[in-house]
Amino acid sequence: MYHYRYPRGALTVDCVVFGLDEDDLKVLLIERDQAPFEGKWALPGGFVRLDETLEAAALRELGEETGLSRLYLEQLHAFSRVDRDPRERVVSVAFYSLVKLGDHRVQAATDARDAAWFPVHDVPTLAFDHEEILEVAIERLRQKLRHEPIGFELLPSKFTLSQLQRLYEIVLERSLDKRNFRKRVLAMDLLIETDEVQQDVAHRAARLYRFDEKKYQKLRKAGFSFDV
Amino acid sequence: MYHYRYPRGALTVDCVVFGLDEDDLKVLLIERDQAPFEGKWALPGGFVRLDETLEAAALRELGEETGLSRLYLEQLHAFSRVDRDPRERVVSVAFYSLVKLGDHRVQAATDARDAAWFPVHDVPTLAFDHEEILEVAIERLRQKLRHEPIGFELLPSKFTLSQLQRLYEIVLERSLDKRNFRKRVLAMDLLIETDEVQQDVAHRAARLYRFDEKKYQKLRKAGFSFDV
DNA sequence: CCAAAAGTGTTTCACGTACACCCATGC
DNA sequence: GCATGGGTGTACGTGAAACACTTTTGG
Repeated sequence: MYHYRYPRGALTVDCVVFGLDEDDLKVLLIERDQAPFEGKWALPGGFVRLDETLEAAALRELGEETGLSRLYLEQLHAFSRVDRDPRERVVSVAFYSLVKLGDHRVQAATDARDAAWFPVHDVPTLAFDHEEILEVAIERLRQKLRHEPIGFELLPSKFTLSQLQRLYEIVLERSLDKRNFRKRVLAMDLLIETDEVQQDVAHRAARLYRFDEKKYQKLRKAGFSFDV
Repeated sequence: MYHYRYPRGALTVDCVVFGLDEDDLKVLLIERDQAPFEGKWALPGGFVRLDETLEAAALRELGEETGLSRLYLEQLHAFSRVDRDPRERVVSVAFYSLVKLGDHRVQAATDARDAAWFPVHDVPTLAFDHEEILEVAIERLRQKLRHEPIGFELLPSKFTLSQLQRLYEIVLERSLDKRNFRKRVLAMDLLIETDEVQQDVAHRAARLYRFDEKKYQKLRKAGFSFDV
């Protein structure tokens, strides 16, 4: 048992993990196998330990609950409604994360019966205030995508311009002009044209590109802004 | 005494309060009168209670330590380095706040020997990781100012266009063209021209404007973006 | 009348946007 | 040969940026 002079709330992290498939932006949810909200779907997350940062806790929980690792992770917001957890006072710091869907086969683990991807606009009723967290995360992702080239985190490392465009259309929820999109995205000069093309498609194969991560980091350190 | 099965860290809030005077962006600091860092300057802040949200805690602490109230407040980031507090594990959620300097006479109170405004680029050595928090806050303020009309929170409710321009120049740290600035800021159509002019100036008195808060809220709800 | 800041328009250039057709490939 | 998506250029309009002088007021 641990003793304190004043009462203390608990501190958790919750992760909104985004992935992209052919036609949807997806979010990773787990089905809880413990009270409260046993059997309900929820964002992966859990308690923060004393010897780890919030970021480390988020990564650890994701590994434990879903098997995910090595992913883009960014702090979103702290949620602190007094009654957001029925057990006791719990403040949660939410993160959002972008993963390449193909790379990761998620699997339920600790604290979870199951883990699965849901279209962000078609999720079941969620535990706690997780629906609110999800909404905030979607909005933030949209904002971020407009101003920084982070979309690549959602795509395989080699991708076609059409895949990239589809990504923007799905996240921003509007259609974009193909020629203008290609002009802008090539003009920012952060794509490397590979000498490979798509395989196994029933039509003309598209050229594959890679994101120039190094160049981007250099520009970013030099204080740059993008706005796709 | 309070007992828990697992050890718990403490949770605090810290506030970066910005104000603007003639020639500087200022930040409000308090001189601590308790260990740790007794006698050092720090951001105002303190422990979060179980029956209040983080936002409420931030407002309460600001009131207690500095006498400030009714101000623009926004969550910044959670800071969680394991050793950021020498006593024990403390995670802090930082906020930033904008106040109209003229309106507020700050006064030291609870936990503080003194409270004072410092130019953001000329602060003493700060307690904890507060210098890092301040840097993040400045950067965030800059970003926000570029995309949303929040600068008015730093000015008296009636202000001249030159004051507004000076605000942008000070925060963004670059000079702006007077005519282009006036065009842009008037074009967004959120300023109300009053029939008053500056008083007691040793030159031609400038017209005073007010920010059209109601109109702005309407546009914002309709999903709008600005970019000054 | 001088100092100090207020106020005001035009031109130029870059970039966003709208828009339609031919090409390569697999079946 | 046909279906499917890949790939390409131009014209137009809007908005950002550069730029300098006159006006008003107080001292």
